[in-house]
Amino acid sequence: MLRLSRLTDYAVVVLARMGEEATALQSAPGLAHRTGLPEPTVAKVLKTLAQAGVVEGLRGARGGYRLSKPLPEIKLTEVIVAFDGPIALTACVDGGSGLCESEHLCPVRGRWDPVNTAIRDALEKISVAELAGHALSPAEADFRLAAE
Amino acid sequence: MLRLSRLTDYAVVVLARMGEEATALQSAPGLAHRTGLPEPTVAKVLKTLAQAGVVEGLRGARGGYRLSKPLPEIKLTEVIVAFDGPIALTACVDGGSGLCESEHLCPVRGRWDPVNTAIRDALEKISVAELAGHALSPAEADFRLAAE
DNA sequence: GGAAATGGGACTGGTTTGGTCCTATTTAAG
DNA sequence: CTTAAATAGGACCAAACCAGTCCCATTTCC
Repeated sequence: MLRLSRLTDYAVVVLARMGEEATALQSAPGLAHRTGLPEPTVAKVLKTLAQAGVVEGLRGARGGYRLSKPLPEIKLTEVIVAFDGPIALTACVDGGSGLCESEHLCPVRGRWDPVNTAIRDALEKISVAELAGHALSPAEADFRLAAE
Repeated sequence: MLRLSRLTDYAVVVLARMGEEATALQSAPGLAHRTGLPEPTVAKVLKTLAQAGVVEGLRGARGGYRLSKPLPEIKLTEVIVAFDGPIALTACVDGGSGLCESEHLCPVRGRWDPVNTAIRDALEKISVAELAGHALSPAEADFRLAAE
């Protein structure tokens, strides 16, 4: 279905929430509570985002996570790549050869590259802030907390 | 990995091969042999393509398939949609509501739409012919047959 | 030293997908 | 009129993939 992993979706939610107070240090449990997402999942998401350098993790008691750059500067591709791997339609990844067993049989080898770059370009222009949009309004936040 | 189904890949291969003789009626077994792909798989691919209206299937002995329009006019999106379903990143499909259990909890609901349209636009501009490219050259065809 | 947090994996249940096969239906040829 | 060859449409099963959970090591503040 050309779908990206659900974790990517969660990541955007979490990042949007972090963007409300970009400078503050926020803990995984805290973010879990405020987003309404299960705590272990949020923890996993943040760990991955930290590895990707999208957020910065500080250890120890009173530790937490912080955006490593403002929300509008975080490109959607960064998040997608972190969870779904390199953006490449089809199993034969990019120029990597040797993996495909029937390499010499495959007449379209490498031909997907223009498609991939087209998609990459399209996603490159979108920032996480654009996906967050009005979802950050306090009104919705209250609504969501009340629903618990 | 943001990958599309392998059948989509096969479909492009088969279509490229059909494009060589766009007017001729070609049988599934014949195409299987000429592409080097397993026959049942090719059959399945062609059935799906026929349902999508990309190819036209004629029944009976001496039946077969034929492109319903020239290769350059077949948009890549048509093929992708046929196998992978509507192009929509994320599980929450488009505007369809009611499916997501925590709908009222999800702060990014619907916000993926701009992303989806961006991708759709990018793919809309690419035809199957562009993916086929030079793969149709007789030289490669011979090479492939020789490898069997 | 203890509590609270991140960091990094390991493991597992459920879902999805590929690939195969079987059975109807259609149509040309003998 | 019978037979063969092809499409049409599903059913089915094994394998791969993913999400979600949990566990343990490490770090840091009180």
